[in-house]
Amino acid sequence: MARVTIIDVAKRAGVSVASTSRALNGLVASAETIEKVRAAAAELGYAADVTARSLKLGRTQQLAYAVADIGNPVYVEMMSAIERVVAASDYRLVISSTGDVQATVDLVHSLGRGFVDGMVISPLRVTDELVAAIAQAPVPVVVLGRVPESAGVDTVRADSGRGMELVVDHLVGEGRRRLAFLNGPVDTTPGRFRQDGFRRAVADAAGVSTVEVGVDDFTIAEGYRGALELLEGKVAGEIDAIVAANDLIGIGALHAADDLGLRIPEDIAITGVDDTELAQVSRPGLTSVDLGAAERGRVAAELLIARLAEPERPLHTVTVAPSLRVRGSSVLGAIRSVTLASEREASA
Amino acid sequence: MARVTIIDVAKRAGVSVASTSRALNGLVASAETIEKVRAAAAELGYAADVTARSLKLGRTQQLAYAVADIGNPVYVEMMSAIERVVAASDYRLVISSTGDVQATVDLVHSLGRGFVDGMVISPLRVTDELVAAIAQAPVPVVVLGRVPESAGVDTVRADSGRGMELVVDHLVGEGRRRLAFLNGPVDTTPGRFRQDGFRRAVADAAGVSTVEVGVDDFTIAEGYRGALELLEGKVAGEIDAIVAANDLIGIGALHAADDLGLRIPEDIAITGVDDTELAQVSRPGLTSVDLGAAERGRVAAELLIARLAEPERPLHTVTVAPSLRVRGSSVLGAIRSVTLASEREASA
DNA sequence: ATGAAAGCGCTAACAA
DNA sequence: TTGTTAGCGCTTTCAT
Repeated sequence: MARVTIIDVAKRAGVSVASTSRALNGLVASAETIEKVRAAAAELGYAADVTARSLKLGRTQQLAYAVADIGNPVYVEMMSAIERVVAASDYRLVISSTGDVQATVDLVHSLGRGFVDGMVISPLRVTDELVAAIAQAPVPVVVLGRVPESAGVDTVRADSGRGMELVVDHLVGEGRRRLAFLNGPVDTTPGRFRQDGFRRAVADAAGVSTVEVGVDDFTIAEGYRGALELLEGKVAGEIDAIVAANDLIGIGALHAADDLGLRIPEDIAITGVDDTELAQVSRPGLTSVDLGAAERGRVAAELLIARLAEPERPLHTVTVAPSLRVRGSSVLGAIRSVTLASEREASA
Repeated sequence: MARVTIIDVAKRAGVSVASTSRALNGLVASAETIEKVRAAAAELGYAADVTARSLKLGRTQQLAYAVADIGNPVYVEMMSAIERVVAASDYRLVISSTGDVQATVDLVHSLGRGFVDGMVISPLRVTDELVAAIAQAPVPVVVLGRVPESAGVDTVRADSGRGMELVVDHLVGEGRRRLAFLNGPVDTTPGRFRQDGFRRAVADAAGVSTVEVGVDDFTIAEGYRGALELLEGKVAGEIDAIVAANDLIGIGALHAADDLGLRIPEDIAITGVDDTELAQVSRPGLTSVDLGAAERGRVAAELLIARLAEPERPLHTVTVAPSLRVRGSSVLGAIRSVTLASEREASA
């Protein structure tokens, strides 16, 4: 627990601190010096103080991923993708869980410089304050999601519009005509864009009636509650499909329908968004549109690292294409009893 | 993006850097100085460099939680609990995902000093090297799990023995006599202790025969694979219960059994460990033993903060008691169609 | 190849 | 109340 500094190592090795530093960092030094320093460092259990090193170097070799909702598997998926990219670079990744907007603002603004060399953020809500913080962030920021161009940062986004279109077209193609959109909070980025996408998609479909219900969170519990409201309320029996804004809500809806004795998909079809593992493993499997979370994470990390290498490179905005995974919650008999392994193959 | 230092702020405000620092940190300063400094800092968009601050202070005000397997919801649950405690303190929490043992060793050893003031680690595998690293960690470490006493650190552990006993007793009480234990890798801490627990528990039960199968990971896919092996292999038809080592494996087993046309729980009962949300939302619900993940996380964070406040306090080892949640995967009709909300009430 | 010394940005004595 | 200054541990010129 006692802190041993480079001075201790230098003394022990009988050389100067400069030589010690050089030996430790693989710079010019005689074999003899390197040997002595290595030995001394090992004996003392020396580990360089990353704070001092960062201060001197002006960089931390550390990147952050700020997640708003770590309880949602889709963010874990993104995180893993980011991590793979970062691990292959010379940076380390730290995860910062930022429940509310304020936490994200604080992170971007006050923690930027010195804490990390750059960060990827996937904010749930985008306030003016957040945009301002991003615009004057002391380190490069890559945003996973939508942010005004004035923020002036690299951005990776999903194509929610096309995604919702895929879902709606699929349901309509299966003969569904009365769709309920079960959304999360509409003041969030996903909530807003998925709603817009849904509306545009149904506007293009003839003879389709819709109803919309919003719940307070993108969670299973809220999805359950919202679906119950829908299925027991005045539209009960009048809808033949529930389009959930994400998989968590979709799973909740699945259970609500099941608990009410409705047959899925005969009585009601249910779909989700994100194609998380939850959608794959629910019974019936939840039809879901993959918005390319892993791909988005990967690209975001690459954009960040590229900008760190070349700060003045032009801004990039990458949009990742969605794809639909049809399962038993929307189509009778659809790969209902397929194994995880073969589902994976099928998606390749 | 241009870095503005405290010197810039001092110049702008027309006072010394010392006064600037004091004004910014709420120490003695005249109202007038505070006002000038505030204004200057705001105009320049100044944010203190945490690296320099940490170097000077000798601490980072930052804690780390090192997770081995962030894909497992139980660790997310622990993380949330840790975060709640940390958020209420003056520290910040950073998450570090450490896939393999080496990453954990590196984190504990070389990153300790300067990176964070202390860390909570939940290693999946405990090697001699890790124990050595923990023992000479430059900052306080709290281990979630089992570690030799020689590591000399505060520890929070689950009572796997009692947990497995609860599961086995329940199954035997329901008339099950031929139990299969579907374990994860036995070279991991959970793998080993849950196996030990299972063996001790069945040793106490009369007339019970057992079989054990180990899979390569604590994942749904591996659980599915292992269960298939079990249910299609030579013990097929000879077992009436699968005791999975965690919920992920249990969910995989649930689906494997379902895909083979077995009725759950009539033909086969299935149980998990950890009582994650997955167990609550699967159909049928997965009977699972809650090893107190949230509680363990909470206690670990509190132990760490307490040690930071009082470095010489005696070592603590806290064991959290398990409890069983019975669901439809092991008992016919058990709260099968209960809602999430009422399940929560029931667990209170 | 090596050592002396400057200095990264900040805070805390210490003096005034 | 304020300013001057030392110094946290490290890396990196600049001499030698």
